[in-house]
Amino acid sequence: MESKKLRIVDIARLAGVSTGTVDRVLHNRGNVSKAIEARIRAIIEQLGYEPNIIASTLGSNKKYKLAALIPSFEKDPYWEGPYNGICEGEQEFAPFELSVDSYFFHLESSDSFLQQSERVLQAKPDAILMAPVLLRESLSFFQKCKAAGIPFALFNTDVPSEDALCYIGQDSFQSGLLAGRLMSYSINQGGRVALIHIDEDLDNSPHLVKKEEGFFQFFGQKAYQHFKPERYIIQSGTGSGLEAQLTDIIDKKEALCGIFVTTSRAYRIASALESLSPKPSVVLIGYDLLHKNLQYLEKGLIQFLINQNSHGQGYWGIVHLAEFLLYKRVPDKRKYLPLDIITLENARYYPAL
Amino acid sequence: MESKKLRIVDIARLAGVSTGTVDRVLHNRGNVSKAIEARIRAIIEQLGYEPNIIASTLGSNKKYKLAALIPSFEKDPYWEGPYNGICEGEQEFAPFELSVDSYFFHLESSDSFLQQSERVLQAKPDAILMAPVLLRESLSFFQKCKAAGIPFALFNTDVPSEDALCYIGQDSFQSGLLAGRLMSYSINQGGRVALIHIDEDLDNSPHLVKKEEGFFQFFGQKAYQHFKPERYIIQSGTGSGLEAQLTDIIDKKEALCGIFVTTSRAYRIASALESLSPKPSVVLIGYDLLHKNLQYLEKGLIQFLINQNSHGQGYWGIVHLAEFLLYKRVPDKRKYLPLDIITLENARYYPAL
DNA sequence: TTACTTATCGTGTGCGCACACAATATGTGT
DNA sequence: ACACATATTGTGTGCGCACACGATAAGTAA
Repeated sequence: MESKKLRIVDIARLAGVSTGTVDRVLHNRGNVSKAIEARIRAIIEQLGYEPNIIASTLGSNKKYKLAALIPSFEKDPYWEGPYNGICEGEQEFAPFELSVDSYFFHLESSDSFLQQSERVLQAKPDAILMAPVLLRESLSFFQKCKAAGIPFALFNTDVPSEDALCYIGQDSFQSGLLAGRLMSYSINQGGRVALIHIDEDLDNSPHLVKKEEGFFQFFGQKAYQHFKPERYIIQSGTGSGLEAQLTDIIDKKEALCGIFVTTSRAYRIASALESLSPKPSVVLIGYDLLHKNLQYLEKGLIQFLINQNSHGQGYWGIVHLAEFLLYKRVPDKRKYLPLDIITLENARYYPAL
Repeated sequence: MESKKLRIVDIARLAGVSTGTVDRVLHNRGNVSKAIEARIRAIIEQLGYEPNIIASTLGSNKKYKLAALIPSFEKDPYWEGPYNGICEGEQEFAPFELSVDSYFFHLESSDSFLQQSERVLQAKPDAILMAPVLLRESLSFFQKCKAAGIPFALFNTDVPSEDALCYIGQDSFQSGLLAGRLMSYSINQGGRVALIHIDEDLDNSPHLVKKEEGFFQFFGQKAYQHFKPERYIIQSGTGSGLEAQLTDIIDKKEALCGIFVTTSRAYRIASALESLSPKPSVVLIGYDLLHKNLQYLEKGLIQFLINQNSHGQGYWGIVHLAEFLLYKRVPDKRKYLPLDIITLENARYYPAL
């Protein structure tokens, strides 16, 4: 027979004190003599008491309020993923009187970030989940959080910080390696391969650089010397259009046979490729299940997408913060989410954007 | 300002009755006049009352007991996945006074299944999660569950049944299609490709047949006519050894360039390939992250593994049953889990076996 | 009418915990 | 001895719900 779960009253009885005293010990509220505290702690330790979280949330009328500081997805549908994940996490913990308020800032606007981060602090949440895509601004925000004693978790961009509770996201280097592998399988005779950044602020985007390093490292292996990886940066706003710049890349002495786009914007390359004639035969690998990407996956213009699991990043961010608050469970510093490989055949099983 | 969550007392007050009456309506306990019941239901409907699950589990002292009827993983490590997932699900719902007992049967033993299924019924669980790998025996067990009024969910093998609450697992046909796709990418010049069943009872394994259909359908597309898929069944116990049978398959007029193994036993083919000399250059695609498979993935003898997400099957099975019991949430009849594509670069992010 | 069922409804207690507050013990100074 | 401050401990109430049980109303037979 299994012994009944022990309760605070059981411990109190065993220690020869009242439940109030045990409660004070459990919550480090002080006002307990050292002798009795030690006795109670010993019993808790030995019998392995674990509080009943259900009764606890019911008994304390505490409501937990989380804040999510994330990019708006008006311009870039990628960011709808984390938001959906955050909502899912919120739902899961709603019975525990936990709610999440989302604050959206514009990706390219430092002002917008500052403004929203200020609103977050004013709301005095119990914890914060944020995407530190703006490096400098985020670092100073970290300080404010620390000063205010508010724990915070990061996702999407791994900004090393002692103060952050944890980071949730992909391992960007490994992600680049994987892209290399997929490229090598799809073009097994070798040839010219291009890595393309589109409209990115590389100085402020360490994760993109990591992807790049992984990609080139893969083709640095001696088994893959017959591949010739090249690196391009395209600014769609400047000079000639995207098609023209792409044509320049493709039409060299040796034909290009593979393109790796480091962000979710592969659809723009696919679109450009589609409009060229004759349509070049190029393997295209990109990121994330944006509807536009999926369209080109169906058309056969994109061969592989690597899913950065943006949904999961939001979801796990909330889960880790919630468990930290509710169960005092300290998460691992880094939670790496899977790098899902997507083709036409399995795309339907992953959340699209 | 957001209105307070409404409680049973609120409804009672609005309806001009006591909480006891509202409670009777909520739980269909009868003994309520039709007029008042209608009034209460109208209020519940309009105001969108939702019971506080926390207070509910605390108030009712009900303990839920689930049973998992699953293959033992002594012989086949694949089955450790569902078990681990079941344990994870159990942990998640432990605060809600829900526990899971696992009953293991031997894959090849009908007797063992009958015996364990009998134990399950005697334990009178509130719901059952099972892997109906033994078709006939499972069907008769379904009847017993139905007679006993115990809801049951299925995973791994999709045995259509009106009585089952739901099925959790992969879409086997789609899985075969995916294998075809991966094969086509890895060998883009085409050639002889073999689908191999190893030691399987195909008559009793409809999901393997589905995979086969998907695989052949993929190569039936006119874009892939340069592939010549062939079908083989290997019985390692009979006649010549596995190596010999494999050699027969490989050494025909035209060389074999791809092998698709329909189960988690690709490592056996890899092992055989390794021992042949000269080592043939063959693309090998299999299933699941068994440690043995991962070893050959590292050695480069296996190119792709498709993860059947056995862990997730157990986990979601428990989650669906728990939510059904706790929240009366009726799950979708079919929950298809992702077909994860695994290479050396992303294997570490998925649970191994 | 009374006595007695039966249908319907209200009340009280407990689940395990958190927390405010009351109660007691201990110590100090006069 | 006293009053009083401080340290320590105990008690009571409520969180929202489930459920047993008691209470009341309505109906029936005598």
